[in-house]
Amino acid sequence: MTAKLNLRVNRKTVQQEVVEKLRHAILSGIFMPGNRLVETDLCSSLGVSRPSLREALRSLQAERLIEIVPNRGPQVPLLSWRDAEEIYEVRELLEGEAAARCSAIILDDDLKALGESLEAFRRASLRRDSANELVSTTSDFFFIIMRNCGNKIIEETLTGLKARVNFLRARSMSLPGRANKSHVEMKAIYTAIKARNAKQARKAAQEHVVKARDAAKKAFGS
Amino acid sequence: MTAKLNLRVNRKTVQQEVVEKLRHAILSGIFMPGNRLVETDLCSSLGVSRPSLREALRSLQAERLIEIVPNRGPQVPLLSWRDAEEIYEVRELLEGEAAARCSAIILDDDLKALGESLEAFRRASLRRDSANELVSTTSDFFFIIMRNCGNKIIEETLTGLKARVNFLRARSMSLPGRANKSHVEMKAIYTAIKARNAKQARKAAQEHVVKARDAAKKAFGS
DNA sequence: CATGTCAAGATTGACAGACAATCTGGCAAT
DNA sequence: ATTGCCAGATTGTCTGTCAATCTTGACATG
Repeated sequence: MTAKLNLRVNRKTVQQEVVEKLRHAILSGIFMPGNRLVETDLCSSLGVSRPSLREALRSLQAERLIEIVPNRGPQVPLLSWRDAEEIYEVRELLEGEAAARCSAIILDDDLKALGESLEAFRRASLRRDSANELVSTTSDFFFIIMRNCGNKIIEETLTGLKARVNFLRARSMSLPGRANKSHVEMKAIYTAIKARNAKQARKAAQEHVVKARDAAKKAFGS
Repeated sequence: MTAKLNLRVNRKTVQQEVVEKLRHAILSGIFMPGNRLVETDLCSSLGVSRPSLREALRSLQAERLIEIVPNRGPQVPLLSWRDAEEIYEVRELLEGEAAARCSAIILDDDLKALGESLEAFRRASLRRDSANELVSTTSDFFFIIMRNCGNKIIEETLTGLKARVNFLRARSMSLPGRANKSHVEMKAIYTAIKARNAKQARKAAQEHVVKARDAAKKAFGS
């Protein structure tokens, strides 16, 4: 069986590129919550026309990465602690489920990738890296799990939360010691999945979310 | 306590109206799965410009109500049985959770509305109404539950599935006897919520989803 | 000083028109 | 039957324009 070589020329449309650029800008904190995004400014800095930009903004709005108030325009939404809590509640359900399903059906190749991603996180945490690197490696780790849970809806939903989750991760990862604890929890998830133990995987994933929530709560006041 | 009277003038933007009209058209089956939606045609029938229409299409794309293939344009996606199954799996998780939480915190007014919505469904099923009415009353019933579960993310997520769920409901409700069974299951959910029994509410909600899935599976071949 | 009013400027909402890039389907040639 | 190519249809994107709405600051009023 030949590897399905992906020769697809990646001809991205302007719209897609704008969405990606803006998403990245929001996630990396270039636009802060509460900031208004002025269309004409974005157009000139991105070098695209207003219609194209506005299409991209609608996509981001649906992702909840921005809010568009009629006649006021787009802005980066503020995240209240209650909002954050609700996100953790859903993550507990869905990531627990994803980990459990994943443990039953993940292929060896992906399992290997999961291990490597855990290792990448460990290295980043040892390097006392910027929160940025810690967040992206964590995000990768869970992305592999949800991509291999056998349910696209769960994947879609968690992907839809990713932006906000990463925002919260950036806060908690800056707490001293959180990265190490996080690594222990993630390793427990990995071990359970590797052992094909669904029950244990769910439990470990849920526990991680609970701990992450507690850490975020501490970090939230700042 | 005065009812919070909603005086907001409903000044909808063209974009919003287009989104609503198209959403309704897709849900009510005016556009069938697989159909391509030609922009210029939609523009003339809706009486809006292409930029406005395209913004609306991006919103619908994010809702997964349409797919936009680059250089081919938007089309109503086909729903495979595997897709449907995955939706039922997530509904089992989230609607179960919503029912459980709802039973703990729903206010008496909303509980009353829930009862009325159940009664509306019963009447519709006795009238041997068109599937249309059965679907919308069912949808209302569950909407009340998820709106009162105290978690906006769950509400958002289930709302995002609503289009596809209603599509499936329309299929199953046309099965003889399904409406009656459905009513029994929904009544069980209502009773448990009214009794403030979270555990029972979750169980009843999950059972309903399982039964609904079985019914949909039978109906899916047609 | 607090409050209300109003006009100017900034920004969004929406449209029309245009043109290039790309896809589709059919026809001819090999 | 496969390939090559052309015409029509459709989308991707831009520019430019205008009205509607929000924001702000100045000013007048009590």
